Amino acid sequence: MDTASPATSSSALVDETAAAIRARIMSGEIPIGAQLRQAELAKTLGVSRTPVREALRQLQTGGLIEVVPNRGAVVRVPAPWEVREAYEVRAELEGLACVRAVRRITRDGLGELRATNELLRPGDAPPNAASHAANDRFHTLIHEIAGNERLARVIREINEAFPRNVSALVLQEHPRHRDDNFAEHERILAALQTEDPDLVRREMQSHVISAGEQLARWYERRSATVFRG
Amino acid sequence: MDTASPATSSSALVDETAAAIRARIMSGEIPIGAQLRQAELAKTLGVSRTPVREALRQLQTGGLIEVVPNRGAVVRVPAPWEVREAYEVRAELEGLACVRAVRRITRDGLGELRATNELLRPGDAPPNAASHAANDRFHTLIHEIAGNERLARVIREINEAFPRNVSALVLQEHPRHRDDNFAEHERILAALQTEDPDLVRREMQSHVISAGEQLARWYERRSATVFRG
DNA sequence: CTTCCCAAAATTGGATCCAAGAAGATTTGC
DNA sequence: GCAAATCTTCTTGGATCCAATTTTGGGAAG
Repeated sequence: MDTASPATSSSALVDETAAAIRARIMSGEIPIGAQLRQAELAKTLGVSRTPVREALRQLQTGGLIEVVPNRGAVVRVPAPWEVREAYEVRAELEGLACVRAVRRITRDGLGELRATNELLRPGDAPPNAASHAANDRFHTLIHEIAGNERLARVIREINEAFPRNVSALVLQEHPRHRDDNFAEHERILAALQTEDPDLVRREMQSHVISAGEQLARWYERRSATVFRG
Repeated sequence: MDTASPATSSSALVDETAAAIRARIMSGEIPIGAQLRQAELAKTLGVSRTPVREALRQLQTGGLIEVVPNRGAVVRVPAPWEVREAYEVRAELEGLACVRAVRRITRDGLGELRATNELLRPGDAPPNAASHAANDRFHTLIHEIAGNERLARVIREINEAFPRNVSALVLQEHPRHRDDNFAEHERILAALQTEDPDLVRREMQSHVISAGEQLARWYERRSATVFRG
């Protein structure tokens, strides 16, 4: 899609390696706090240590992993307050995206948003990979409509800074969270239709804050249980 | 200052190398659009190509340079619309920082802000390195008062994404810009004293937008003259 | 004179090598 | 028997090596 996009392409192998490692962290295959040994990753991914090292450097810049000088890389263990900080920022940015989207959205765009959220309607089927993708899609659609690449990029970077993101968790934990998520999306859709920028902003902000709060609570529970097995 | 900060320390050499390259780009010693040859950088900085490559990878992730697969790295040439996009995002974030700062600022903090801006008062002396530092300090002080590390980090990343930033330019171009910059800071200080969050937010947002507009215009003029210069 | 093609030089990218540092095990001293 | 020091092993970090791709310069053909 992007012809003149500011996306820096870099080397194919390094990017693939970074994406592979990130995917394994995001999926939980590599757990939070785990050590990332370069030789092991290189062997698993079928490359040498060089691209692995550069990939780790990329992930480190994004904040997903932490590299201590002579002791290697570990998957970062975010503190709940870090999640709340990040999601306060994200809420502000998603709010801005909504304000921009109100001015730019078309009938087709609104329809696509509605269709996407229908995939999240509770009761149909248990959450699966498709619903996670739909949840992501709902937000990225708004970012596309907002038409500010930097804005979309910053939000994506915040989302990718934590080894578990909202889409992967909120839909699985409590069924209640799933219902809330759907309902909040519906409120955003309704607000978009009123074309009231402030209303859309508030709806989106409260949605993001509550999602972030759930993610922060998940980390709190995790840190409480990780010591007793 | 940061003891438990989420700053990933990484390797010393690579970080120093990245900082050195970034400094040379920011200062203009390495011009916009210039090729960055690994061997040359390695020789200049007195290290081997390995840390240079990892440093370039870091800078690439930040968006300051662009790496095309088998053709090396160049200092990115930002389009004016990219600057405007980024500064719309930055304005929103600096606005959020102000809203948070209003609730948290102390008498001492306000005094430090005032003192910092006094260094920018026009008429005293021509802009120098100290005034650039003071301009940066005025904003980072607010970020510190705001007390959200992620917020400060995202703003810093946006600021470092362009090979020329506002502090380095606005103070040097037109004397009028310098006056405006000082006056806008004074308005922000006054707004902070009123403790009206919305007012402070508006003042800061319009300040950042106008600064970004000046930066964008600088890039426009640059792209207009680069072909006949 | 321009354009296309081919070859040589230069540069990047991946792999390997070696040193330096840290963690862990073993041994030694008390 | 316990603690401290040392030695071994493992892992990272930097340097070097080699292959692959790009670029550039020269030459030949149109």
